[in-house]
Amino acid sequence: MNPNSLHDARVTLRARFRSATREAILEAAADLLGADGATQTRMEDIAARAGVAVGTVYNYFEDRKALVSALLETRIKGLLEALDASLAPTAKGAAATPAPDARTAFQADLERFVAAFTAHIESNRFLFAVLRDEERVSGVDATSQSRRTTLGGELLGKAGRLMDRGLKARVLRRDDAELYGAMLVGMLRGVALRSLTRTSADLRRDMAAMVRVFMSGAAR
Amino acid sequence: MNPNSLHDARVTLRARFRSATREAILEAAADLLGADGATQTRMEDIAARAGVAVGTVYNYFEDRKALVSALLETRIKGLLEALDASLAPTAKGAAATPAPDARTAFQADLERFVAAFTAHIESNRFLFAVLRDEERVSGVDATSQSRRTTLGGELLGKAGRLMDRGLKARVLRRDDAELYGAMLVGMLRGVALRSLTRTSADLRRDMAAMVRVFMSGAAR
Amino acid sequence: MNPNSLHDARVTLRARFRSATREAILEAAADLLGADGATQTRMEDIAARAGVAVGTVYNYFEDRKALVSALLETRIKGLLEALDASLAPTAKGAAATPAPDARTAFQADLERFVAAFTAHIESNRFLFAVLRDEERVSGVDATSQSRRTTLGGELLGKAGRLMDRGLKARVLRRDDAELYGAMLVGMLRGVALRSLTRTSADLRRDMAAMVRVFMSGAAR
Amino acid sequence: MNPNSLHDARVTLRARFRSATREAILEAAADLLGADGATQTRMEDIAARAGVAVGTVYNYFEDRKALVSALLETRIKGLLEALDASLAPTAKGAAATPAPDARTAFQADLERFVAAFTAHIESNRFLFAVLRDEERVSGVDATSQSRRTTLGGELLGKAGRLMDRGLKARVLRRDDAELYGAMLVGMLRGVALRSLTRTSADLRRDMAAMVRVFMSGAAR
DNA sequence: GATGAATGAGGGTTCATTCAT
DNA sequence: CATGAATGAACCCTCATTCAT
Repeated sequence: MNPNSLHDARVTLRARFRSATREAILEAAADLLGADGATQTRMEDIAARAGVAVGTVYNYFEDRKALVSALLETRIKGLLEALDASLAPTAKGAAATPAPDARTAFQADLERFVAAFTAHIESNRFLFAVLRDEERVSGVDATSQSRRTTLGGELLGKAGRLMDRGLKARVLRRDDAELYGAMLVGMLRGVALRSLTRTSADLRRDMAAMVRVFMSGAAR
Repeated sequence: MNPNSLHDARVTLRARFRSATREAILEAAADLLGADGATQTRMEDIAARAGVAVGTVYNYFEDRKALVSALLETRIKGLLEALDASLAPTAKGAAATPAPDARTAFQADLERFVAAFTAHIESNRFLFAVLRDEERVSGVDATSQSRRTTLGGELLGKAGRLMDRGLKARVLRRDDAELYGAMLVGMLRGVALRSLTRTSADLRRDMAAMVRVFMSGAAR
Repeated sequence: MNPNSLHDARVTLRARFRSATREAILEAAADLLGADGATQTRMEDIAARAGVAVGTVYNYFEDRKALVSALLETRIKGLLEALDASLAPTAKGAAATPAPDARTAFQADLERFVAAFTAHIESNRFLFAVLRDEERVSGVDATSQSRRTTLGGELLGKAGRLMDRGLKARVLRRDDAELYGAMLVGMLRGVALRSLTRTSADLRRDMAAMVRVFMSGAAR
Repeated sequence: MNPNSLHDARVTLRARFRSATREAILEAAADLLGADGATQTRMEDIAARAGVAVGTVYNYFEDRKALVSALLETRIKGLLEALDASLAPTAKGAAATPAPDARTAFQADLERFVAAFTAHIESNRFLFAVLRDEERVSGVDATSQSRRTTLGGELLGKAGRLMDRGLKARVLRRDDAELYGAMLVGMLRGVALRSLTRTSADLRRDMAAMVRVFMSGAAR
């Protein structure tokens, strides 16, 4: 429309391309790190799989550590946001249903939480490796040792919030409440990892079963 | 008193010394691999901590892989044997008690299993790292890809045998029986790892709580 | 007014612009090479300081070596021309003054020489670095090893010509005449470098003092 | 003589060998840095010329910077110590000679200073490159920016001390006394560098001539 | 058998140069 | 012509492994 449009278009195109290349590199890194483990994956391999030269990787990421950090950050951020979303109060849904009893409501929350975890983990086989290797996710800067969080730690936090809700609704037993989070995360991981070795496994069915067991064990 | 006895003694002494050096190296490797992770630990560091020269390490272990394998093998073997022992039918004990009902008996088995796991993990912080990094345990040769087992896989097997017992005794629900093993191992790991971050954690109490939850959830 | 004039004007404008860009790049290179040294200065840095893209630098200079050569050539050429000018017989000046004796005349020549050097070196801090690093100035092609001259070599030549004049005028001692040039250049450099470290230094006064010492030492 | 003698001998041998290897590396570095300049010399080249593998270089020097620093430090230290020694008061010599007049005494000091410089520079062609490139010599740690000294700076200091002596003995003119050091160092360098290009040059004779000129110019 | 200096393949990183837009 | 992302050769450095003492 204006004289700048051409320029804008160019900028946008370039920006998109930059973004695409960056994603391609992250994708390649995710694939290789997931498959071979962090130690066995060379920068050159990542570059090759991304279809770029080594130097290009360094145009997008300061160094190896920065690349791995960025990868973990985006992927984990995605998972954590999905979990947060699954925990968000669904006002309309609550209004639509005729006041379900507390236990049913909590189990619904739990199922959404588990479903969110499952969905993300399925589409990011790379995160399995993270769950396995538990690399560090730096919240801010790589140099500052403070405020370092692990994926496991974050998961525990989210699960803890879910458990708190169950406690307040008097659905969960108060006895060992603060352990429930750790148990849930452990079970999630255990069942998810199991599906890695069994090709025939039905992760969704297994997760449902897990929820049943957890509810029977933890609910009043 | 005869020439042979002297020789034997010498041999024995030497053998003991060899054995001691070997153990020192394994111990050093366990400490460092546990603390810094497998990737960050150099052969020289292991040698230094063991109080020997690098070359000496190579007198006892073919190469780095052999050392790590040996370490995993001994440590994991110890854990697995302890778990097996906890699963062994205790005929006398059964006779001593006035015919406990099946559920009580299974819970006792489960508690012994969990206790065995807990005891081992407590005295081998290194195994935490294995649970974390899940390195491969090569049954035979490092090059042969066949017969590779992971600690997780072995644990699943043991847990599965325990669950089978519960099933046969009609204590566990049949529904999702084959998942129980994965859940138990997951919970074990979750609760154990949690105690790593909380200095005030009482692992034993937490494990007891976990057993309660599991029994409520998985038992009929 | 005819088609050509317009064309000529355009060409001239373009030529000027080209020239300006070229100068900007040389200027940027001079600044950075002078400050950080040749090794630490990247092509990208030079481009950035010149306000152009890297590729543009390569539109004006074949490669890095060509850029540095061109820079040295222009800057050194300027200095050498100034020195030559200072050595040119100033007919009018000679006529104006009432026939000074030979020694006074030579000292005047020397002072002009030193002043020319000082002026140039003051406005081209970059040349300090050249005096320091003594990079090669290739007269023609970088590959041909023949006809390579250094700034130092050129300076020696000019100084030698000045000394020759002093000799012919019987102002200088004949003994070590061919050394005088080297000594003068050495002293020039020594005094100039000294002023780099002392912020309060008065280069002009120091140079005058140097001339006095040189005259006392080298003159009959 | 004692049980330790064997052990001591071994240690000494090893220590000597270590020392020899270290020196070989420094020697190789000196040769190559002197010939090709610091930038063009690769660690691999230095190692090759020293007759060792790259890794070996890193067994003796932390990294490239440390190697260059060590080289400069030893070589420059040698030169500076020689200069200091040439400045040391020669009590006996003074007593032996029949009270020379002050000027003769100072000229003798100056000649010793120049001779010390010349001798060192002749046997360490590498130092020419340092005089040329003026790399930094770190007095203590490479990270601390404070207390960095250059070869030029150190030379100025030594020369200054010599000039002070001449001033106190009332041999030198007071006028521009503090410049004399810079001039002397400049002349030294100028004459030394000149001898690099002229194969037929007689450095010793040139230096003597330089002393004459300096004395005539700077003395009262 | 112990020692630890020497080895060198291999990986991370830089940066002059190219070329499609 | 300007642009600047892509390229990849080349360099610094690490560390598992060897072997002379």
